[in-house]
Amino acid sequence: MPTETETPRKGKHLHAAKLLLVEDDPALSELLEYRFTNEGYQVRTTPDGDEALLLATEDVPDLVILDWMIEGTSGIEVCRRLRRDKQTAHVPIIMLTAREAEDDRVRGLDTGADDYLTKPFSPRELLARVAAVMRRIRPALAGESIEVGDITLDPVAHKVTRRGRTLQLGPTEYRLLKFFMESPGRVFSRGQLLDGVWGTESEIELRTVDVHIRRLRKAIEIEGAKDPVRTVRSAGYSLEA
Amino acid sequence: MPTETETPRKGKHLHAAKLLLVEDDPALSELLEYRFTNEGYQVRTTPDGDEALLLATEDVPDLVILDWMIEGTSGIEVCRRLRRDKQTAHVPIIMLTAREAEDDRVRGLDTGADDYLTKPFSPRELLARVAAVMRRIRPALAGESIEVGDITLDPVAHKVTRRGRTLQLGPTEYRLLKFFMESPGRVFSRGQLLDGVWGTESEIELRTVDVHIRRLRKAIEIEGAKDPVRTVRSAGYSLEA
DNA sequence: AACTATTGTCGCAACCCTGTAACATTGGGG
DNA sequence: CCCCAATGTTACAGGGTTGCGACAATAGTT
Repeated sequence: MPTETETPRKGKHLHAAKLLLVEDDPALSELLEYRFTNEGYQVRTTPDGDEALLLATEDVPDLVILDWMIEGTSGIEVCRRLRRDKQTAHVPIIMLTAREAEDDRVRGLDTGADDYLTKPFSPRELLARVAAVMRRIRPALAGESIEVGDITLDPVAHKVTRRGRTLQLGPTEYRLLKFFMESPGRVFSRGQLLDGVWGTESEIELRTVDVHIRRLRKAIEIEGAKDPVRTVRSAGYSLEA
Repeated sequence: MPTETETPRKGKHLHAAKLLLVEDDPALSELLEYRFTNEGYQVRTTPDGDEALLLATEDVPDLVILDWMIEGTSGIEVCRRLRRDKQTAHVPIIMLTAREAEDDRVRGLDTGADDYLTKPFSPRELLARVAAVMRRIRPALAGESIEVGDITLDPVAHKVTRRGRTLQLGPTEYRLLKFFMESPGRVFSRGQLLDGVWGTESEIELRTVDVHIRRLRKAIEIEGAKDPVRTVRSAGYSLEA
């Protein structure tokens, strides 16, 4: 039995929403991790506040689920520090508060939590809240299809259609288009596109973006439809509605 | 070739959904057992917490219905232990709590129950909740056959047909196809497929999925019909509607 | 025990994708 | 109208991903 090759499978879903779960009850955290993973989220879990901060800065999550009562740095402190760090300041936070802790709830929201859930809650309810936040923040991460102009992108089926016709695009073109569609109309510089689509650590020629823009344009080309990709001279590109 | 009679192994290959009902009120348990059996579920009943744990590990059920107030080990303890055991950690649990037992409800959900019902409840309501969980966990367990495109999968008869013709597929191909058919159109990464079809703790080479995809393709191949298995480069596979 | 079905891995070839360079074209300012 | 910078377009080599046949190990059957 070759039980060797340690294939990192958990983080393989590269473009799934990243959750950070800070919860020190093993039973609950395990259950939630299972449920969220099952829903297609990419979850990291820690029972410890300090470690949570580390994980959060190390790889910024899309959403933090934060228990009020945790070991190490307290929930409220974690919340504050997340808000203070520029990197994580904008990351939505859902707080899990103790039963009658009205004060906590208040302070939690004061501290910058986006939403809160009072224990006990049903996992289903938390799932729903998370989905709601995702829908608000970035629709594609919630598994909802995005629509910009006459183009529709279904992230779950990994499919793109334009006026009913299914388009055929390669991996990079797909990611590029999705990135554009998440912020319709917004102009991105080549550098921003490299960061957002290729990843922060890419050592790629800026001009390469041009080529992929070209490929994307060709891929979404349809008889009698205008090219929605706009070139903004000396600034970058954008996707028009 | 056709594996008709399967030895009771993990419960994943059985025909009907297996329920474990832990309830010490004879009248209620008898009623529920009758109703569920009538609905096609395979029910085992015990009034005792310890025995429930035994039964659960002995033959892992698909869903546990757990009364809060039972003899032997208490409901919450049963809940915890089920969660602790890797085998049963992910089995959904529906708790039945007494009316005024708010605290119980609290701890019950803390402990990882998926849902709860407050006594008194109508059997119909419980039926509905169970069905909902089943639909979420594994649609095929709800009993109805699934239909995607021209392929029909009957989980009860353990048979797959395409355009009237019966297909012959091996165990793994069957599970793979069923997994796909439960989420038509959705793209799964190789890792997700391994988790969903092979099980969470399998140490299997990612590329192995390719081979089984190929075997599945070959198995469902029919003259004049297009291959419904779509390859999504650098993302995974999906089953087209 | 012999046999068959099934399964997980490899290796190779085919194919797709990608980054880069090189050249063509465009646009705006003087 | 000319020039230069920015962008469009094409070609291509190299790398990565997938399809597919083969094979050994295992499990189940007769």
